[in-house]
Amino acid sequence: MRPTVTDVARKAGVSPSTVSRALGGGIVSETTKAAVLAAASALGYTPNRAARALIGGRTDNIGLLVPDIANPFFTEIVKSVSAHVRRSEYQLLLGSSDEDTAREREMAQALQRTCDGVIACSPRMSDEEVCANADARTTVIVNRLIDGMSCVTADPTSGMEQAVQHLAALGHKHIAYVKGPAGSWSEQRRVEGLKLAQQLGMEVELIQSVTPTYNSGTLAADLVLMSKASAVIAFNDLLAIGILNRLEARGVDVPNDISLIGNDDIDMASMCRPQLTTIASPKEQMGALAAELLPRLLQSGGAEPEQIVLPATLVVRGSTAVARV
Amino acid sequence: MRPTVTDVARKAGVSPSTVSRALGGGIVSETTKAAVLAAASALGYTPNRAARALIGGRTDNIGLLVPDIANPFFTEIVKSVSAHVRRSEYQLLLGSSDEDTAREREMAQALQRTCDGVIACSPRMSDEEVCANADARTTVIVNRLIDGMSCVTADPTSGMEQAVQHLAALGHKHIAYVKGPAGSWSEQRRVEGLKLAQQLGMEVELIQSVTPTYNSGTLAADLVLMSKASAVIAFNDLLAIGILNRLEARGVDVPNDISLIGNDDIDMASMCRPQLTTIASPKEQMGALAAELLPRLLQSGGAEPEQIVLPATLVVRGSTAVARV
DNA sequence: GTGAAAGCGCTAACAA
DNA sequence: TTGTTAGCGCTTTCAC
Repeated sequence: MRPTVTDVARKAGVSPSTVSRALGGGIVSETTKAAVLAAASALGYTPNRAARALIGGRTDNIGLLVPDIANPFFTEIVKSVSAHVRRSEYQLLLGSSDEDTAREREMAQALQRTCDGVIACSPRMSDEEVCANADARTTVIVNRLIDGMSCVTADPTSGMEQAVQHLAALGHKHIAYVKGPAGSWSEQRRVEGLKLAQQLGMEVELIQSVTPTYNSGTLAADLVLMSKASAVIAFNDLLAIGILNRLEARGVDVPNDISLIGNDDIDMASMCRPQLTTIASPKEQMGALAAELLPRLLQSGGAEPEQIVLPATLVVRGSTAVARV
Repeated sequence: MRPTVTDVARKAGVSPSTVSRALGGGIVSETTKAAVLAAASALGYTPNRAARALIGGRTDNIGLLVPDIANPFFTEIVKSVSAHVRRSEYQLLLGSSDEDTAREREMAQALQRTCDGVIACSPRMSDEEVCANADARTTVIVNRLIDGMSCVTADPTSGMEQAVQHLAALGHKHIAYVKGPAGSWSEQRRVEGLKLAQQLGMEVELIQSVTPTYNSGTLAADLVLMSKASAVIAFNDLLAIGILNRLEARGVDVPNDISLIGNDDIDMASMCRPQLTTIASPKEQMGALAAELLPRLLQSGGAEPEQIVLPATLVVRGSTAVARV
């Protein structure tokens, strides 16, 4: 049986409440505090989280909700959050909704119930749904901006504009964009960034994708070829790599025949050949900031939502080249 | 304030314990049960997990411990476990030890404390340490076999033997093996499988790697070249892809100059060119089985540890070819 | 500065 | 079949 406060109290010759105070930063004399600490560590005492949780607030859990844990973009955020959480008293509850909005809603509520706070990553729900299903005082949104909520995100529009400008500078006149999930905020902001292409007099073609995955990319590649675009931007790197491989399989050379730009800069983007030109999101930093912001938010009782927008930066590698004349 | 059993009881006109029984599968009359259920759903009642946990056993949490969440091999297992857990009453606590044995030990203990059971994936600790830090009655080990504990794993030795045989059939006489983490059970079992190569009269070279990652692979590639081996097997696909890219960068053609075999069959293995010949582990299935086995183990009070060994299968793709004469 | 007592929400004895 | 009672481990009044 695990030792309890009572055990520690007996061993230290004090009452349970004194133990609680000694361990929890209450007002205790130095001598008794030392005695309690000694007794606690002698017994190998660790507080029972359930009992703590029952009393009032804290469960000391934080929830992390992502659309797809197997998507490297989210995996890297999970890794970063997890590394930061580990250094605190919190434990991490993971929820992966598999890109299913209904499931996302359920999981958001479930996590909310069991956790002090939750970090919701790229929620696919609409703004209204997010607001309805997430308490602004206890949740931090990552990779999306919603009024009145704490958010950490990169700026997708600016990233896209950098990509468009890069392609324009290379002489491309006709580009295609392979779209991401409809409910995705980044998706909407990226499409926004495409307006620059129109302003620059480029022709822009929108191509649907089923899911933001490698397989979807291989499908999209054929649509890209049909479009006669000389350059493609994809919603994310996974799609881009799918496109890349299918294009090469059809004998189309990247970047000489078609230029290709991804989004996110996942590890894989620099592991493929040609290496992928991509719009890098500071995933590590987003995870870290979210993990720091959440406790601050909880501390303040959710009083002041903060919004942090980080820059996205185009990383030019081997998949983009001058357009053919 | 969230509704409690008392609220539901009042609304249904019964006592709290009746509510508890009605909701928890106790003996209740049909009529009162219906009344309680109606009251509960009218109030939007959900049980307080902390209170339940406090009473006795269940926290309804299960813990999942992996060495590195960003390693696609583990990510896919996490995804599979997560999908299965979602359908149960359990919630998933994630711990990633970043390949650090001390951290792994701590996290194993922490998860044990907060969870009904834990799934420990490829623990890097020694057998003795695992036994010391994990309760056999509440933990399932994945990707490793330990006496007296519940385990789900693929057979690394047989996989390696298939790879060796494949290379032998292609006429390779001198092969290199790029090693994985020293504490890894799979690593030890894979080295075991290499004995077959010696029996077949092949020369075998062992090459150290720092971590089982892409970067380590690029380092290892140069050592491979130094070794004069005509074929390489790597501890995992990540290493293999690192090796692949570095070899190509040095003007060495895979598979014509050097054949290359990975391990795990992560998604990336079929996204690179040439596609990677690799020893596939049934990751999805391992996660699923572990997620099914754990509740069964807990149910039985940890009475009967089960051990499940799944076959690993060599998937021949484009990175292996006939040895040059 | 410290102890005694109450109670968080729930379930498991024990009565009825 | 149902209600009453007690208690899980902890913190937090309230006395002292």
